[in-house]
Amino acid sequence: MKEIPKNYNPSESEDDIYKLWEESGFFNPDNIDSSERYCNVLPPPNANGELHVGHASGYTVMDIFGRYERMNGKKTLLLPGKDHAGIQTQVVYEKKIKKERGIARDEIGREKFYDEVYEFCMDRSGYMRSQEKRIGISADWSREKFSLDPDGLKIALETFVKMYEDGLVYKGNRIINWCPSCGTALADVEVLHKEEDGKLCYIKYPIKDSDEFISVATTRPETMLGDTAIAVNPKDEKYKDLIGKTAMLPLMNREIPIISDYRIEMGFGTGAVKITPAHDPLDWQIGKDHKLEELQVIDEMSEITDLGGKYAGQKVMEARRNVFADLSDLGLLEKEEDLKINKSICERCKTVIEPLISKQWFVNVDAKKYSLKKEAIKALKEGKINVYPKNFENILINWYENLNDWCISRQIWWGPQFPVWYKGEEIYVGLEAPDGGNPDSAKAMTGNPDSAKATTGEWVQDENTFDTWFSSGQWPYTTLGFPEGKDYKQFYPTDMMIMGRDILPFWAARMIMFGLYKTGNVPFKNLYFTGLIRDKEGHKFSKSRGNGIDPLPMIDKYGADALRLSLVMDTTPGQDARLYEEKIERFRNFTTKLWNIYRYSNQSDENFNIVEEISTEDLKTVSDRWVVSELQKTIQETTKFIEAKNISLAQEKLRVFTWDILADWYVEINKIEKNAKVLGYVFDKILKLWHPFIPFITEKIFQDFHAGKKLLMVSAWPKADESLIDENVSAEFDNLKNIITRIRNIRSSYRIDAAMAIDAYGAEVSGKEIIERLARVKIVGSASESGNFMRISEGDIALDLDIAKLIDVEKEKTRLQNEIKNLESSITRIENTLKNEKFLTGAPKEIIEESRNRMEEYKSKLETQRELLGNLGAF
RNA sequence: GGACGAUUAGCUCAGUUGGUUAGAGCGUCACAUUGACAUUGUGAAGGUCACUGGUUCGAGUCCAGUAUCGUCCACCA
Repeated sequence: MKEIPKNYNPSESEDDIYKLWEESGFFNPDNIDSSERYCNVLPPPNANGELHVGHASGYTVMDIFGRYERMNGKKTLLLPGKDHAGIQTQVVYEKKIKKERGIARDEIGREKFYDEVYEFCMDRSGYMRSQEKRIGISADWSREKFSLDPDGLKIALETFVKMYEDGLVYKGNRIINWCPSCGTALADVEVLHKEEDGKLCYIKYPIKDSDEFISVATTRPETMLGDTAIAVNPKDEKYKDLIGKTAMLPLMNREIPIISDYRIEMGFGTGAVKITPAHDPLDWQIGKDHKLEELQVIDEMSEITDLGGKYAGQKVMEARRNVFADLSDLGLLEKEEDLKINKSICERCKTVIEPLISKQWFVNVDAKKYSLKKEAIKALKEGKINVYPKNFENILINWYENLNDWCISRQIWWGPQFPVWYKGEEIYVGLEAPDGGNPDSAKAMTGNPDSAKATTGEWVQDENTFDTWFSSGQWPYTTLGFPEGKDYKQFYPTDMMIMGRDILPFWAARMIMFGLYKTGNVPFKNLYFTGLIRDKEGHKFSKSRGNGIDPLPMIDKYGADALRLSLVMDTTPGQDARLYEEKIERFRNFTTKLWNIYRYSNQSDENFNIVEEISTEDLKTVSDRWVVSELQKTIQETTKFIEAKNISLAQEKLRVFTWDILADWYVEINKIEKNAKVLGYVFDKILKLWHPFIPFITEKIFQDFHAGKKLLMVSAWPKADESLIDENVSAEFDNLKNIITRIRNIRSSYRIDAAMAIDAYGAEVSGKEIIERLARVKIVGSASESGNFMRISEGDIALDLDIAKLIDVEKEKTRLQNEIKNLESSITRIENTLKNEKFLTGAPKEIIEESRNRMEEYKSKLETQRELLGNLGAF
C-alpha cells in the first residue's frame, strides 16, 4: 500500500506539476489534433511591476475556461503577453532612476532612455512570467508577445496609416488634458476626478462706458488673464440688458464682449461666467461656437506665458496669489466662498491637470467614411458578442454613445513613435521613412509636437508616441498575425476575452472598434467581465493603503488551487468580491478534503485504482446506485453551468457532490459496504470535473496512478452516462439517510451521549449495519408488539428505539406537535393551490403533478407523525 | 445631471428560463477523538429576501416607484 501523507503539500509538488504540463507540449495547440479550436488572447499586464491579485483573479477565470475547452478536445490557445504601458512605465522608470541614480530622463537622453526602459521591461516580464506560471495558467509561452515586438507593432502602425488614409485620424488644435509632470497630453479616460475643498472667487469686471460691474465666479482666478468673453444664459433676466455690451478685463485692460450661451447655468455663482477658451474644455467649446480668440496664458510647464502680461514666468499658484492680491487692491474682489471643487488629476502621477490647447493627433470616432462608434454599437446590438454579465452590454453602448474624439499622441519617450514624417510643410504618413529621411533624428522634446517640423530640408519623424491603448486596442489581431498569419487564420475571431470591469472603457470598447474596422469582424465572441477584488472591509486594494494581498505568499502558504478557488467561488461576473486570508484558508480546507478522500480510498483497498467506466452490474447496493446516479447529474449540471459561463454555480455543484454526497455519506458507507470499483469510478470523474478549477492537486493525484504516462490536463471531460441515472434511487436512499439523521437528531436534542449505543429493535431492517454504524445504535432484536419504545420510520424502514429512560417525553411531544402543525399548514396550502382552477389550467403539467406528489408525501408523513405522537402516550 | 450596480441569516456571499418548506461558508451554541480528514464530524439556533404598489394560478426572481449605499461617465465657472 502506498504511503500517503495526511495533508497535501502544494509547495512540494506545484512546480513539478507545472513543468510536467509545460514539457508535455499541450499548452501549444499545434500539438493537439482536432478540428475544433478555442482561443483566448490573454490581457497583457503592464511589464513594469509584478502580479497582483487582480491579475490572479482574471487568469484563474481564463484558465478555467481554457482547461475545460482543452479537455473537450479542442486545439486550445491561451496566448500570453506583456504590455509596454507607455506613460505608466515611463513614470515608474523615472521614479526608479531618480531614486537609485538621482537623475532625470533628460540627463540620459531619449534613445538611451528608451533602451534602458526596454531592458527594464524585459526583466520585469521575465519575473512576471514566473509568477503567472505559479497561478497555474496553461498558456502557450512559446507564443508569448510583447507590445513592442516588431511584427505586432507593424500591424498596429499599419492601422494608423490606413486610418489616416480613410480620414479617421487627424492632427489638430484642440483643448486637451495636459499633465505638467508627465509632460504629455492625456486622453479623457486617463484623467481622474477628485473632489476637494476649494474657493470660489467672485471678481467684478467693469462695464465699458459705465460705472457698473458684472460679477463672475471662478475657482481659478489666474486664468482671467486669458479671458476673451463673459457669457450669460440667454434666458437670464438679470443680465438681459448686458448681452452685446463690452466689459473691461481687469489687470489686462482688454475689452471683452458679453455674450449669451445656453450652456451657462443660471443658478450657479452669479450666473455670469468668464470665458477662457484656451484653458477650460467648456469654454473652449463656447469659444469655438462664438469664434472667440484663444489666448494661451499658461504653458506646458504650468507657467504663465508672455500673453499673461506682468505675470509672465510665474508658476500657476504664484500667479493665482498675485492676481488675487492685485484684484483685491483694485477693489474688484467681491467675495470668496468655500466650495467643493472637482479637480482633474493625472491617473498615473496624480498631478493636477492643466487643460490647454495643443496640436495633437486625434481619432475621429464618428467619421463620415466609417464610424468606429456606430459600427461597434451595431455589432453589439446584433448580438455578435455575448457579454457576461449581460447588462455590461448597455454600459458599453452607453459609453460609445457619449464618446468624443480620442487624443492618441503622447509627448513621452517610451512607446512607439508616430509613422509620420515632415519636411517643411510637407507631411508623409507611412511605415518607412521617405527617401532622405532619418527616422532616428528625434530631438529633445519641448512638449510641442510642432517642433518636429524640421526646417532643415530633411524628412524628420514626428516625435509623438502613441497612447498605449492604441496598440493594446489591437491586441487580438496583432498578436495572432493579421492578416496572413496561421494563427490569425485559425483563431480569429477569438472565443473569449476576460477582463476586470474597470478597464471596460479603456480596452474592451477599443478592441471592438479596432477589430471591426481592421478585420471586419469582432475580436472575440464572448466578453466576460470580472469584478474587482477588494479587501475584507470592501476597500479597493491600493499601494498607499497598504491593504493589498500579494498572491505569491498566499500560494506559498495555501497553494495555488486554494487561491484560485477563493478568487472565483461564490462570485458573480462583474460583481466585486472580497478576499482575505481566512477565505483562502477555507478553500485550502477543501483541497485537504479532496486529498483525504484519495487517502482513504487507498487505505481501504490496497489495489485501489481509478476506473473510467462502470456498468450497472458493478453497483451492488442502494448507496452505490445512489452515488453513481448523483454523479451523472453532477456531470450534467456542472457542464451546463460552465457552458453558460457560470463557473461559480458549477463549482458549487461540484463542492456539494464532493463534500456532502461523496465524503460525508458515500465514503462513510463505503467503510461498511466496500466497493472499490465504484469509489475508483467516482473519484476518476471528480478529478476530471475539478481539474479546470484546481489543476495542481487533481493532476498530482492523477499522476500517482499514471506516473507521467497520461495527463489529466488532456483527459476527456466526463460525459454523463444516462443509463446510470436512477430516478427512484434517490427516494430509496433518502429513507436510509433520513432514518440516520432522525436518530442523530434525537441524540442531539435529548443530550444522549454520542458514545453510547442506543438499543433498537427491527431485525429485518434494510441497511442494518449502516444504520448501526452511522447512527450508533445496536439493533438487538425484532420489533415487539408492546413496550416503551420510540418508533421512527422512513418509508419501509422502521425502528423502535429503546430510549424511554433517556428522553424528555414532553419535549418530544412538543416537537412532534410542531412538526404536525407545519405539515398541516403545508398540506392546506397545496390543497388550496390544487383547488384553484387557474392554477390547474395555467400551470405546466409537471408542476401540477409535482404538487400532487408533494401533498401525498406530506400526508403520509403527517400520518406517521400522528402515530408517533400517539405512541408517546404509552410512556 | 446621465448610466449602471447593490440591498437575502450576526458577517461574506450564492440563488439558473418565475414553480418544494429560500441556500452555502464563516461565526455562535451543544455534542463527538467511531478504520481518510480537528485543515474534521454530527446536530441546533438564526431570514416578514430594503420598502410600496403592480403583473401572474404562483414573485427573492418580472414591471413601476421610493429609500439607502456604491461604481463609472459627464461636469458647475
